[in-house]
Amino acid sequence: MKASPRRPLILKRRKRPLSFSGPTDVQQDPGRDEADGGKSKRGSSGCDVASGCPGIGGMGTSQHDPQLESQKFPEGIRIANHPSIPNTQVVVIPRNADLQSIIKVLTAKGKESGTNGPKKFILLSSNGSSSSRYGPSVSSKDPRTSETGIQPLSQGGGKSVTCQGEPDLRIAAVSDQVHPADLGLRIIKKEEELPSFETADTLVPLTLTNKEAGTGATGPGGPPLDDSLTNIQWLGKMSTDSLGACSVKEEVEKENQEPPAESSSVESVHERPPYSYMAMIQFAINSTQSKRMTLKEIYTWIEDHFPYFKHVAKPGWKNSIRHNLSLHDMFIRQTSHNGKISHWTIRAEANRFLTLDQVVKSPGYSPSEQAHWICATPLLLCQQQKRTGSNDLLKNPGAGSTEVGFRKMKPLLPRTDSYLVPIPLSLNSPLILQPSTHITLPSLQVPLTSSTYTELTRRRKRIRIAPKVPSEPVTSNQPVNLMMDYQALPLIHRAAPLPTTACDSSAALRIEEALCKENTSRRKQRHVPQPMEEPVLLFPDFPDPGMDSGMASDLSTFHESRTLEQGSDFASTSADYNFKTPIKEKPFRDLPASSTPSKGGSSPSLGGGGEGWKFSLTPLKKEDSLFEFSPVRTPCGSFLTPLRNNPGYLSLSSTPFKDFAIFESPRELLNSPVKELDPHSLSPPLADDQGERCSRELLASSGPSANRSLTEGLVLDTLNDSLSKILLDLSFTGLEDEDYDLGNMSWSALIPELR
DNA sequence: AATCTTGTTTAATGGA
DNA sequence: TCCATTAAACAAGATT
Ligand SMILES: [Mg+2]
Repeated sequence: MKASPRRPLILKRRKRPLSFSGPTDVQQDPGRDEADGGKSKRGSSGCDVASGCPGIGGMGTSQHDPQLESQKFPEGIRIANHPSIPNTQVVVIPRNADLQSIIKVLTAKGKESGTNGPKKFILLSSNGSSSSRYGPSVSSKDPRTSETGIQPLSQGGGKSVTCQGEPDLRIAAVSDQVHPADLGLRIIKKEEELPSFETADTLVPLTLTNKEAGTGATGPGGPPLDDSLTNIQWLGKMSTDSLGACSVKEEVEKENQEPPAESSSVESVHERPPYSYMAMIQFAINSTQSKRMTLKEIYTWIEDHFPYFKHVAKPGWKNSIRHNLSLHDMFIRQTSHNGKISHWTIRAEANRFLTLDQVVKSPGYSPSEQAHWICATPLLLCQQQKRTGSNDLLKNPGAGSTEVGFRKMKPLLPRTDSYLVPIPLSLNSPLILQPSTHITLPSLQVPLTSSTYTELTRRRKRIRIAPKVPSEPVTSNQPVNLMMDYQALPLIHRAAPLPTTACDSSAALRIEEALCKENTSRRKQRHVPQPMEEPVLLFPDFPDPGMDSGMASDLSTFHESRTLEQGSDFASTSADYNFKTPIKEKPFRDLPASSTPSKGGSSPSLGGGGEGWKFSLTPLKKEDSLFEFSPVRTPCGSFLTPLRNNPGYLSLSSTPFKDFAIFESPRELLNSPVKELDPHSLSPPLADDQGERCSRELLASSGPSANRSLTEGLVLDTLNDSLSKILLDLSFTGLEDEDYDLGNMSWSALIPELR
């Protein structure tokens, strides 16, 4: 199954038949890996993880002992009933425990328990340090290392805690849907790897190793699963690499703006930058403080930073820019009150704050160079590799290298694949984790073959993940909310710019929105939510709601909010561009001037000359992914970002859905102190060895004071025999950080049930 | 009024 | 089939 590079990789878990009973490791059948195996080459060495991880093996003990089930797990394992989800238990596992064994036991437990017994287990790693690395961190300044060693509960300062607040546990199901980019290499693998546990006994041997680099060959021996979720390690890895990233960006951005060209751009004038229009537009917009730009400014920014467009490209590129602006709903046009000026902005939920700096380190686009910059962003790189299947970074795919310049480039853009959407579990939430899990397999019993799986995925339809919750979705006391990551739920966020908004009008958001008028002037802009490129959660079962429309209608409600006028003003500035207007016809051999290519008379000259601009340069490699960021991050970004005046940003980031009733958490997020929390600063630089990194990562969203954090966990659903990764957003309302030492706090302290 | 500029759409193309 | 790119038709406000 190769996914098209452009599409977001969705990590899905596939069920695999258990092949072996042997505990041992690794290898799964070769065949299965086809799914993805191809892409990953096996790292021979194994992974960091494996090695890195210390202890996993340790446990052993409990293995299938039925007894374990109850709280019998050895060392430090604690089990508690989930506060609000029926038949679900929260299992806190020591970092070094043998996850496999635990899973095995739990699986057995789940199966044996009757209908009422626990069927689903949320596995959390007990403390560990977590480190996060910022993903693409980027700039030289980079911090990739930064990590927060945040404890699960946020770093409070260390004090003793008493926990009084009630914990609000939210689970974000990142699971499948995680974008590779987000997670970084490792995660990618996870994708498919989830084994299904058919029977307790037969657990699939997990591999502990994950190879990061290895993508590749899936040798027979190679364990495709390396990273299977079962490996607790992943918890760490997943971490925030992604999350942190956001924050980083900000800084960068600023830099960007002013100093136009020089840095990156320069390089090759003749080579077309490897970025897609969408990416360049984002770079441009994000380079400004205000995060908005007029069309003209965008043009000039691009020309300044990528001389290619100024000197080489044919004028049609401008048409393409416009096309992209209109087409992608991530770009929103705001019209000034007077209606005369239109500024393009990036939808808050979708904005990853990408900037050119982040990507480009070294000058020059030459392939080799690319390698460079790729290097700069390790995570991305990795991702890419994976996608490609192997190390082809450098090599150009056989395909046309020639014309390359243009066509070959892969989109670097970030896709917003996933967003965290809070879903209140508490109430009668129906399928909680389902989305993440690939649920709905027709027959639970039957293991899907890979092919089958594929099929399913293919057909998935988009549906609304969570039931719409009426307005009062979350009760205050409701501790748990689920945040799902849906990559693809187009529907959901379709309409609304800021989902959050929709939900409950948080004042802040509203305001922001109010300020801007979406489009007033020039022409029709479809208010209707369009397909978004962003998130989507695919679900197998639902009928496709007629696409957008359905959704749209739902959402429509909120619409208005957006249309407010913004007081804009600004300098759009320089009016003096000289830029070329499309001269309709310029017989000259010069480049056609009109930005709108027109067939007829306009640019006749092109004829022979057409080629003029078509040089083929060196083929670009596929770079694709350089930009992808994790979904998770997004939120972060928002928080971190100094939102100047964007209240909207938070938007929770990411939640695309407008109509989700659930917005509680987002909102909270919003409310949460946006601090300038700089991950770097906050987090103590850990050594960050990846192997170690553990799961908990948190969004730094809350500054020091925050009493919330994101932690990764696993959800073991014995009904489906599925294992999903999830992100837990833990918030302890009522706790003031200052008062507690969250870091030291144990889960049990916060969650009584865990004990 | 002719031209530009900015926007929106639709379609074709080609890579993956 | 999906998606980015390109081309192009059109529309409407802005300029000349
Ligand atoms: Mg748009």
